[in-house]
Amino acid sequence: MRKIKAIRGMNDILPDQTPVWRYLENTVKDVLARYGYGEIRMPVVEQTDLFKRSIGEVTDIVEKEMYTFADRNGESLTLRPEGTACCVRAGEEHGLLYNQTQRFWYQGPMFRYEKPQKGRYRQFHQVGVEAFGMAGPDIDAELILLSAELWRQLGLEQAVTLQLNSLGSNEARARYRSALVEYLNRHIERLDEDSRRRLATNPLRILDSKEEGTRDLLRQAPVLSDYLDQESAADFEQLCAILDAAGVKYELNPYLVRGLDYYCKTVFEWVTDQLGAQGTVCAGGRYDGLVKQLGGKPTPAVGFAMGVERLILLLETLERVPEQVRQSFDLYLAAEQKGLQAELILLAEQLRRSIPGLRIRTHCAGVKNIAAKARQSGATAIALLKRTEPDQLQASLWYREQTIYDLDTDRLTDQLKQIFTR
RNA sequence: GUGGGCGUAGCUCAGUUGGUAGAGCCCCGGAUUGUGAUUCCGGUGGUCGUGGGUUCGAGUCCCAUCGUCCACCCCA
Repeated sequence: MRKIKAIRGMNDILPDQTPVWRYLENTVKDVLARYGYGEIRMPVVEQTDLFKRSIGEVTDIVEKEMYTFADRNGESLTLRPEGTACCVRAGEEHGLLYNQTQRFWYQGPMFRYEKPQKGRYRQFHQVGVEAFGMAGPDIDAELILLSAELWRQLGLEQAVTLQLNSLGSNEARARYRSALVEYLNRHIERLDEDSRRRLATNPLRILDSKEEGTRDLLRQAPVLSDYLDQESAADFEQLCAILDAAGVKYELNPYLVRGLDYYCKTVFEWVTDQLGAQGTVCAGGRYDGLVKQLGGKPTPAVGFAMGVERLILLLETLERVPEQVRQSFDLYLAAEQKGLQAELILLAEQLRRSIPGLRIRTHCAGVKNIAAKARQSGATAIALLKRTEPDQLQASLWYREQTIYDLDTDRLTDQLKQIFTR
């Protein structure tokens, strides 16, 4: 019989990986708490229209990457390909966005039917941070400062750089868009095949093309910043001033655009050169029009999303995961004779009850290399249990450089209390 | 969706011009050792991704298919 395997692009995260995930998640939670953001949890499935109306009908995500299916009532549902639309829907539905400011964050799996490669999977995880009801560049700055603080906490500040741009208001962007299309149409013979296609679907995307000839052509193209409306330009300047004052470095990248339709004004991206083709580790921007577009009152909003898998890849390749993160228990309690299974379990249980929080793994097997196994486990201390007389148990204890032989179980408990209680 | 690399034991891989499947690690069992160490012996485990074809004979050659990785595309 053919074995059932995981769906392509959807990965199991095994016990040797989960500690790193937890480390990242906890660090994120701590930073977000310090900035006063509240966690929100949304369903993984939404009505298909939510994404069609927010992300944009002609984007790749909506056109060919969504997991869309009919439920038993024939309603079209979709596994969320991103979180912002869901977050807006939830906030709006519960009246949280009406005439007030909100700071939310969420975390969880997203789904896109893409061809998997390094840093890109069909089920992947994002942490999203969104701020509603604030129009000024100060909140844009807060989000960027928050993300910079996170890189500091993770030891990644040297590995990522901030790219910054402003798309301008929707009107300004539309004006620039037609100017760009007009220019590129005049030189269409110099465009590569992909960019010609994008000219019709998503012309701004041509700006970050990797093709040499196209990049060359772009050097003479109209520049986005020349088309900025006055407010966007002023806000952008103010944003840069705040970042300067806070000591956060950035690169102005006039070619930086976003793949989703709802972005306007400030956009930013944290990128790394350590991960191959998928170098964007965190990206976001302002989306002032989205709340209204989804049926709410006009509400300014900014947000960003981080790719959890990419951050973990980055932590691993740069070896920035603290040593103690992988240590999953404090005491390795082993028996060097068979037939001590019950005693071992009971002793471990007794120790757990008398030393709160102590993490114990038990192992009962033949003698062979039990010490090596224990060492490999990274446990702080190792205790080996043996039966000396029919009803007499004795343990040897290793802790750091010292060895204590022939402890009865009471004295073993006392020793462990000394070691592990602070 | 388009390219290219790779599929042999749980893992990392070797396997000569086609001639009956190997190593290391892991795991299990044992010997030695007041022992978080070292050394030694033995054992479990593979329809060589799958299906065809060529051949007396295919892990090896050909075709198809699936999977995987990387890049394009897309994006976090």
